[in-house]
Formats: sequence, structure tokens, C-alpha cells
Amino acid sequence: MPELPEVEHAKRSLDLWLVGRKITRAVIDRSRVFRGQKLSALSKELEGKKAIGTLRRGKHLLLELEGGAAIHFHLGMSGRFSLGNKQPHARLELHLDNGQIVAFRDARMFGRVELGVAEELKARFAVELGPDPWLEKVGARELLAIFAKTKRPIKVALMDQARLAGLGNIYAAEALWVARLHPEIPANEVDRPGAARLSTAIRRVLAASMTDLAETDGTYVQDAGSRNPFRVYGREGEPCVRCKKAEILKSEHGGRSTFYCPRCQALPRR
DNA sequence: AACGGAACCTGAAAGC
DNA sequence: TGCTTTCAGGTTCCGT
Repeated sequence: MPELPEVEHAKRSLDLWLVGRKITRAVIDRSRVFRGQKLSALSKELEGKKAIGTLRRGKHLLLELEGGAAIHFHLGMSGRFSLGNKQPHARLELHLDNGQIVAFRDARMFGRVELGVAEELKARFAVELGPDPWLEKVGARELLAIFAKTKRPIKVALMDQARLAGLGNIYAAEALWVARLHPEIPANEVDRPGAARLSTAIRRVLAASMTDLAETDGTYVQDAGSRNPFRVYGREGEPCVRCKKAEILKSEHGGRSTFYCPRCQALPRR
């Protein structure tokens, strides 16, 4: 579920709970989330290490440890952190010197946990991920450059982490609605005004979501019958909240559903 | 190289 | 009520 804002929120939790604390014990469940890791020594390697900071890039999260190591987290579809012993689907438990336990939980196990060298992990992010629109200014010029190389639908291109890091299915749909761009416009046909609107739209939807996450204390907005906080996502058949005339449509491409207003986000004639 | 589709998983919600 | 189907905000692999 997590996209950039949710991962940023997770980062803030780790800042609060972990940074400055020493790990006294680490418990792993040896599940798929550790894929590619040698598990035999993992717990021992974490024991006694102090957490000194966190870093997020796109949907990736690092917990940096004393001595140059770092734990790399990716939350996949269902990853989350919480406090407490024996949490459901706890994959990694970090027991701390203040008696607290921070758990990485992930029901579906699409997430990932990896112990590595902090500088190497950061270098990998730099190579594999596009700019992070929350950490860097990604203006119209940058977006045009990023999208010039592909004819894929702008919606699909926006979710490509190698081009731009952090947007997923929801925030791509939301940003396109704000920018009044049809999700199927070929990325290389987005014009400069469109790119300019998209640049501000991306920042706006991210900022709005982070405010919302802070206010709701980070509970996933779809937990427990809460209202849908999005403008188009999940609103198929409802009137567009901007033009109030057209109904929101749902379509599918790249295997994912997307939502848009056919009136506000008309395909340009060509 | 670039694309669409399937695969990887579980659990909540909708459908019957 | 209870069983079945559908769907989920991500990535990766595989065949074309």
C-alpha cells in the first residue's frame, strides 16, 4: 500500500522510535522478505548496534546503524512498522535498550528487509531510482526530460521508479487529475504547460497526503471503514468533485486500475 | 530495448 | 450465515 507519503511517515516513526537507541536483540522470522540474505548471522550482526539515522528515497527506507551498516526496507504492498511484542505478521523485531520493541510487519511478504553497507545501498538508490519529487525540485523541465524517452501512457511512466521515485498507483492517478492530464497520453506528448501543471500537482498531492497521515496518526486511511481521502482514486461512478458534471471513470492498463474524469482530463485531439 | 501479462502472497470485502 | 470470488497503494520475471 505504501507510496512515498506512507514511506515518509514510516521514516518519521523510525526517527522517533529507533534513532539514538541501541538494538539489544533482533528476531527474524526467516520469511521471504529476507530473500537474498544469509540468515544465519543476521540477528547477531544487528545486536549491539546503535541506530544513528534514517533515509528515504522514493519508496525505499534505510535505517543507518553505527559502524557503516544499514537496514534497507521496502514495504511492498503491506509492510508497516509498529510498536510491541508478537505483532501479527512480524517479520523483524528490534528489541531496544529502552525496553521497546519495533516490529516490521508484512502480511503479504512483497516487502523486503536487507542488511547492507549504508554507502553501497545509497549508491544503488542513486543508480536505480529517478529523482524523488519530495526531496528534490522536479520541475517542468525535468519532467519533460524524463518523459521524452517513452511513448508509454503518462500514468504508467509516472509509476516507473527508475524515472521518478515514489509515486504509485494512487498518487499517479491523483496527480494526473490535479494536472488535468488524461492517464493515457503518451508520456512524450505531454506539453510544457502540462508538465508544469504536473510538477505542482505532484507536490500538492504528496503534501496533502502527508498532512492527512500526520493528522490520522498514520493509520492507513482505508483501515476500518474510514472515508476515502482521494479526489479520484476509488471514486468510479461518482461525479467529479471539480467539474461536478462528468462521472469518474475506471480503466485498466499496465494491469492496474486507474481513475480519471473524462471531462477534466480529456485526451488532446491530434 | 520495450511492452503486456503472469507471478509472487495474504486477507479484507464484495458477491452469491 | 458461510462459502466463493475479487481485489489490493509493488516489484520482478518471462515471453513476444
